[in-house]
Order: sequence, then structure tokens, then C-alpha cells
Amino acid sequence: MARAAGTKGQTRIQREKTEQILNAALNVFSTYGFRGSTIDQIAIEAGLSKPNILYYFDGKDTIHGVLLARLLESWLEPLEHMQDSDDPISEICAYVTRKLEMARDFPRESRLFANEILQGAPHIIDDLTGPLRALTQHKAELIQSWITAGKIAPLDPHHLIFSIWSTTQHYADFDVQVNAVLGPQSSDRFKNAAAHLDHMFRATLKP
Amino acid sequence: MARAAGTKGQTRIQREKTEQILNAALNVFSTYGFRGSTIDQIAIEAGLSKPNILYYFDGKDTIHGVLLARLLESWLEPLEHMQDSDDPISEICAYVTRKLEMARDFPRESRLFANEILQGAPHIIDDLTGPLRALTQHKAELIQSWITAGKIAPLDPHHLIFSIWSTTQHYADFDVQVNAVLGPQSSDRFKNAAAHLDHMFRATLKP
DNA sequence: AGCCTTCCTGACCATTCGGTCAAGAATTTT
DNA sequence: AAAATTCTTGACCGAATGGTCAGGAAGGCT
Repeated sequence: MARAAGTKGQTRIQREKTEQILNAALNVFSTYGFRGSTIDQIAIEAGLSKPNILYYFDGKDTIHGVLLARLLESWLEPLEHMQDSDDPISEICAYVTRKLEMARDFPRESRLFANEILQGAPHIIDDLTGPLRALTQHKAELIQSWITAGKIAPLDPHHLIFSIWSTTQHYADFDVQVNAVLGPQSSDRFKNAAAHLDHMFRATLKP
Repeated sequence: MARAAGTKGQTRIQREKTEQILNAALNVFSTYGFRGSTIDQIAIEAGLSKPNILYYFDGKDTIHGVLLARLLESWLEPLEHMQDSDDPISEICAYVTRKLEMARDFPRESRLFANEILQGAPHIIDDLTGPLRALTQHKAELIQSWITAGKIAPLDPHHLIFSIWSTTQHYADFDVQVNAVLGPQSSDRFKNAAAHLDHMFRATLKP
């Protein structure tokens, strides 16, 4: 059993090194996916020796698992936050904005997730069919109630949610392509994206 | 030099086997990405021996390169097809529909592309900053002309294109997640998606 | 200080990887 | 049928990969 696998990293060094390793691993896994990443890469990225990595974590799978667990925790949070309101259009657009901010501020996490899904989600399929599905179903019903109340246009709630996920995460996952198309200058890329998405979803939702 | 690397597969066996290999390689590469895939996997998938794979292709990179080249050829085609029209909204929606059909009919190609982009597009970065950027720029100008003419709502043409790419490709790239959320039944998934996207982009574009 | 625990690493191991090669099997050509 | 060509593969190679381990270095505690 690796040291850091205990209930909590206790010593100062344990806390520092596990973070250091997880940070490096996030860089590597988010870029190359699980199977395309190596412990040596992570070790170099972290500035540590390979055995030292394996002193803190039981193996490649464990590191990946910890990163995914952390990710999933924060992944559902923005959607959970969407609740009933007198102004559902603004409520939904606030969710879009929050999602876009996450793509801007946590692109590695988004790419880690994208890689996992692309490869068939072998490690998180239970989270998808469990918590994610339940939450999505719940929020879809909320959206449906807004439709029934005539507050937003009639549309398929699930596909609306997919559209929100895809358009926002695109700026993290396809960052290279966006850069190639827009050129390197666009520092206001996310500002323009936010304006466009706000326009798009407001128009889509208007009853 | 591998046999199949010549200008054209000449013998019957060459044509058959190269297709067989490319088909298997597409399955593997689209699922695991370039670095996560192995020649042995491709060999098993193709029902051939590893040396036999390497008899037809120079190496792993070559197979991957051929697949990417084929993909890029067909990738830009739908966007190229979008042209000036009296009814630009229908023109754009036709592009959306075409893109969604590609996600439905060629999900492996979409995932191959997604994997390549996620990993930093090392093999196709020149195509992105070259042909793709040029074409996108050209079509963005066409969209801008529609805006100037007052035929569609004022919006950022580039980000509109990104929205179209992301929403449609989502159904191929995140297929596992879509399935987990919607459940396995939804055979009419793409029909519902088409209706939703049509509504969304028509609303977005209405002047 | 001295002792105990935590931390770190060089050397090593078994397996897998991309790729080669010689020699045999199958096919096509004459 | 014989010859020429194309096709196929078992055996092999060097490098990379995930992982182990014994022993030494560093840190914390009294």
C-alpha cells in the first residue's frame, strides 16, 4: 500500500508530493489519455523519480482514478446549482456561463473527461449511468416544467443540455483547433464565445 | 517500402487487405488514440498477423497517417458545400443536418479526429492552420455578408461555426455519455437531435 | 545527541512494444 | 507444369513500459 493511499496525507511532504504528482499526472493524462500516458512521463513532468511516484501511489491506475474521482466531484456541481426560478432563461444562461468559465479555467480537467469518454468511459461508466444520469433526468424534468409553464420554448430538455455541454466544453477540448482557426491573437476568445452562446441560448429558449 | 504504399494497390489481395487493415486500424485508433493503440491490437482486430500488417504498411505512423488523410479529405466537404443563397438560414441548417448525419454515419472518423485534436493535433496541425483555417475564414466572410445584408441575426460567424461543429460531433464523440444519459432505447436519438438543432439554429439565426 | 519513521533511488525484472528477417505458402504468369 | 512473383508468418531483436526491492538519505521526535 502506497503511503498517500491512506485516509489522509498526513505529513507535509506527503501533501506536497501527492499534489505535485497529481498535477503532473493531470497534464499527461489530459493530453494523451490513460493508455497513451506513461509513469515515466508523469515522473519527468513532476520532477521526481519513477519509484518515488510509486511510493505515493499504488500504480498508474490509482493516479488516474484519483484524478477522475476529483473531477467528477466538481463536474456535476454547476448543473446541480441550476434550480427553479422566475426567470428560467437567465437561470439556464447562468449555467452556460458557468460551464464556459470551467472550460476556460480547468481545460485539463475537461480534456481528461473527454479522453475518458472517447475511450469508452471504462473507469466511470457507473458514474455516468448512475449519478450523472439521475441528475440529468432531474434537471430535464425541471426544464420540462418551465416548458409546460410556457416560460421557455418547447424543446427537448436532454438535447438542450447536450448542446450546452458540447458548445462550452468545445473551447477546452478542441482548444488547438480553435486556436488554429482564430489565430493566436484572440485573447478575448472567451469573451466573444460567452456573448455568442448567450445570444444563442436566449434565442433558443425564448417562448 | 511496404507494398501498399505504392501509388495504388494493384493486386486484388492488396486492395482487400489494405482496406481490411485500415478498417481495423480505424476501430482501434478512434477508440484509444494514436499513442494508446498498438499494432498487435490492429492485427487482432483485422484477423491478420503483425508482420503481415507491416508487409502492407511501413509502420504504425503510416497507417494512422493514411486514415487522417482520408478523413481530412471528407471533413471539409460539407462546409465547402455551404454557399450563398436567398435563404441563408436554410443553407446553414442544411449544413447542420449534413454534419449531424456524418456524426451518425461516421462516428469512428469523428472520434479519430477528436482524439487527434485532444492530443494536440501533432500530425495535422498544418492542415488546421492551412486549409481548414482558410476555408473557415472564407465561410465566415460569407456568413458576415448575410449579416450585413440583414438576412440573419448579427453574431460572430466563427463562434457560430464552432457551435455547429461541437453540437453535431458531440453525438459521435460523446456517444457513450449520451447513451448513459438517455438510456439504451432511444433509437430515434438522431431524429430528436436533428429536430432540436434545427430549432436552435433557426432561432439563433433569425434576424 | 540518538532513535525511529518517512522518504528516495539505483538496479533490476517480466512483459509489451514497434519493427525485422529469412524461409515457406499461395497466387499469378509464362 | 514450371517459373516468377506475391503473400504470410514464426522467431527474433532492441527499446520502452509498469512495477519491485533493498538499502541508504533525510526528517521528525525525545
